[in-house]
Amino acid sequence: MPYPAQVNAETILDRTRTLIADEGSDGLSLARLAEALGITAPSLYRYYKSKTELLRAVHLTTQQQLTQTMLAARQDSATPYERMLAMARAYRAYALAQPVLYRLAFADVDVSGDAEALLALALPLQSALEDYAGSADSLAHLRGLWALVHGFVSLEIGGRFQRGGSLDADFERAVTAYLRGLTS
Amino acid sequence: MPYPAQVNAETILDRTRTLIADEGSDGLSLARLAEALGITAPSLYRYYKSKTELLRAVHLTTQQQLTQTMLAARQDSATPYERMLAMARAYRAYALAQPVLYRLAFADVDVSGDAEALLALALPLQSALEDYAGSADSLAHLRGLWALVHGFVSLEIGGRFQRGGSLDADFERAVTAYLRGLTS
DNA sequence: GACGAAAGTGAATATCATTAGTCTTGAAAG
DNA sequence: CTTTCAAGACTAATGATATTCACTTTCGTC
Repeated sequence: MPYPAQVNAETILDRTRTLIADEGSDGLSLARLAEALGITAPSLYRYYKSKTELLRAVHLTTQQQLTQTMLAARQDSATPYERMLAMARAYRAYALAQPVLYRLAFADVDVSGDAEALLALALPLQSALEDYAGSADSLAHLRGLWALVHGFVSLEIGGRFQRGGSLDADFERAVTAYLRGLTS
Repeated sequence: MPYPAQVNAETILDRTRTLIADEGSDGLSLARLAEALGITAPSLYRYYKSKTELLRAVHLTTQQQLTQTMLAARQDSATPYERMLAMARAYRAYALAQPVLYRLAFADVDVSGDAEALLALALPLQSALEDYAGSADSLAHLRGLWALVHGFVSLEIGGRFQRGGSLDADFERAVTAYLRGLTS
């Protein structure tokens, strides 16, 4: 059956993502991934030169989807403030919808972030921040907001907020408090 | 030589921590850990019933050290504001001093946070926040501050702040902005 | 001086990522 | 219609891994 390829880099990537999302990050073995694709493990190396490189592609896709989600969310926002809030909410919503993939994309050690994808993720937020609080120090403002949002969903996903209450409300409060603090 | 134990739970834990801190999180294999201790891998199972449980102990120790560092830092602070700032700085300083251990303690999937240790970590911060911004909503305030600090060091350690500038200054700015926002 | 439990070992298993070599397919060339 | 050939896949093997099991060694206690 070989010559008409049974598989390609994209189908492998997709299957990897669903496997990781479903069975957790450790659940991914090349043997099981290959089996799910109807091939054997060594065949994967024709498309990705190592498991690390495959995971790199997975994380890159996660970052891109996250960016797209944020961009889509800011469309129908009038003020810069509303735009930032909408993007922050979308960021969190995506992370909560894909907790394993999000966590891995930002926690994996051997895969440092792709510079270009990080920029694409950051620039929309930074732009809205400039409209809101001026362009001076906008990189610092961005880092603070990003840290707040990432930290919140990261702790939330990791089960570190164990004392009840509405995390939705607390997230809202934290983001608005930070934004308020930028202009006072 | 056996009967006078060559090793105990604590020495294993210590060696594990230094090995992880030195050689990275993936570098830890039970065989190499055992070799560093002068024993063989199966012997480790007399003290920890699995690698996961050993790592759990490692992460617990990390959280406790982090807590101690914060507690020590708040001593010589006059105002609640200064106390919070001192603790936030100490938190970041510890995380930057032990990046691998910190990252693992909060990123590891199979080990959700120990409830008691998390409380011990959070309560000092929450207490200072109550003195600063009132006891109403202090849990929400705490979550925001913790998210901001954890998110910042997490992104910083992960190499996600790639665009230069002073991260020290940006951290300071972010924390103070958030604290300002809580009271306005 | 024998006993027994604690501490450690060696050998074995199953799983994993990865490599090397080999077979199979089917499109293109003659 | 046959030959060629390279892409795509497979089998087999390697070394590392966590973990289990049965065995041996040690030394305090009766």
